[in-house]
Amino acid sequence: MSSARYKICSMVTKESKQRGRPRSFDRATALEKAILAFWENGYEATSVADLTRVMGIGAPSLYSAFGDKQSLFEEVVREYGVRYGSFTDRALEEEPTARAAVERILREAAVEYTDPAHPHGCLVIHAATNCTSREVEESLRARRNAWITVFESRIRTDIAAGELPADTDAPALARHTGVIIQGMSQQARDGATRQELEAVADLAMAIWPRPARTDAPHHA
Amino acid sequence: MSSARYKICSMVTKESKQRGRPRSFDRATALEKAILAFWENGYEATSVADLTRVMGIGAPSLYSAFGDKQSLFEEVVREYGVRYGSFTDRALEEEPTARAAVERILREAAVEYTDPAHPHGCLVIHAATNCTSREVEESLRARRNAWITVFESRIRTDIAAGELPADTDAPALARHTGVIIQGMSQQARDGATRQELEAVADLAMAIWPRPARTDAPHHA
DNA sequence: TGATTTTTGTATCGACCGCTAGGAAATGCG
DNA sequence: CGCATTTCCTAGCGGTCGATACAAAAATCA
Repeated sequence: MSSARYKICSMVTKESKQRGRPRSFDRATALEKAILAFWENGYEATSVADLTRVMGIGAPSLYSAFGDKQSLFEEVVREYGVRYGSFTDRALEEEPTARAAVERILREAAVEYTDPAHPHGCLVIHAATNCTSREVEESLRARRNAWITVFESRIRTDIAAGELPADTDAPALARHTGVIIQGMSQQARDGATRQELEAVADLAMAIWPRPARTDAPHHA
Repeated sequence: MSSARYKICSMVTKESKQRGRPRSFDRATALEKAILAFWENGYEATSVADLTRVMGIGAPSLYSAFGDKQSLFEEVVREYGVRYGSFTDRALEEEPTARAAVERILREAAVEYTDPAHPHGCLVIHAATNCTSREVEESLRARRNAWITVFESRIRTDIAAGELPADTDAPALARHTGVIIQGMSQQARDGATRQELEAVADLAMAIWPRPARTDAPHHA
């Protein structure tokens, strides 16, 4: 409690000199190790003993620096989103149409979810299924459902702009996108290769309707 | 050990009269309760104490009748396949084409996965993710991957019969089907309704190629 | 240097995990 | 009725879970 308050204070005021014994480990590095552990094995199957081992610190150091296991996991999820899950946000921001954004998301997911440099699949999709802690399970569920909502609103924008036919079923198309992403993630965990998932992504994009108007600026 | 051997003997020889104290619970009913518990919470998150509570029996009775937790789970998975997962096999047997079979599977999955009479989603897909026991995790993974193989061979059969174009990408189409099923299952767990999943199923079927020949008997 | 502050390692804590020993209870057999 | 057999209930096993008390260690401040 008090240590956390001090930490926030030091972060805000940017004191370069602390009073007591300096920390013997790099917090960001330890957090990254925790990300990989939770990503690989999920929230419950990763014990505090597992965490202290892979993070290279003792249990008291872990609790002092990150709070309890659940708050560490919450920070892991946030940092995972920044380091590994931001490709969806980037695609939605940078691509001109919902279709182009989803196509890019699916193709990048095929690469990300099978990257040998880290555990396969998506942490948000898999790390808190079958969880004794309903709170943790629900927090990731909320993130997944938020995806669907974002997809749907992006599709609606394109419908309004004439980029998609007026009779496009936005909720169904958005949910279909979520289904593909989550299914691809599990397939990646089950051993599917990048090429296999890319083929699925290509197939899945075939359901997207053609643009309603031919003068759309991005389809010259 | 010895009790298990006796049990097999009695099952084989169909002795109607046992020597000792009769069992005070119905084994099939207790197994059904275990199915629901594992289905709802997964393998690891369902403790033996949870099982004894919902099955209404003591721990020694559980171990005597079903062996240890893992062997109970294996029996649960088998029985689940018979009672709740056989709609895929039926569709593959009864429908004349791969396309018709998959369409039926997806539509029935939308109903099954959201049935309020039991936990949502598919036990095989969710009950052993993030599992400390690699053996249990791997056994369900093998079942999931077996689906893909079955789909692929069924699609190849249709290609050979001219029911699907010769250039149909059977592996991709099979994997896409698996992705849809597994994604639908997670969406069901995340709260998607039957109607929403049916809309996704309809959308997903749009990628299937038209038959290569027009004299196919089932497309009159 | 001595006082203060923070982190560190050790050594646990109570709770729960899967699992089982041991004896009482309930049946068929003689 | 004994007697053998099987199941049931109580209690508890060793182990691991998440989390912490405590004091030595390592830094700054006066």
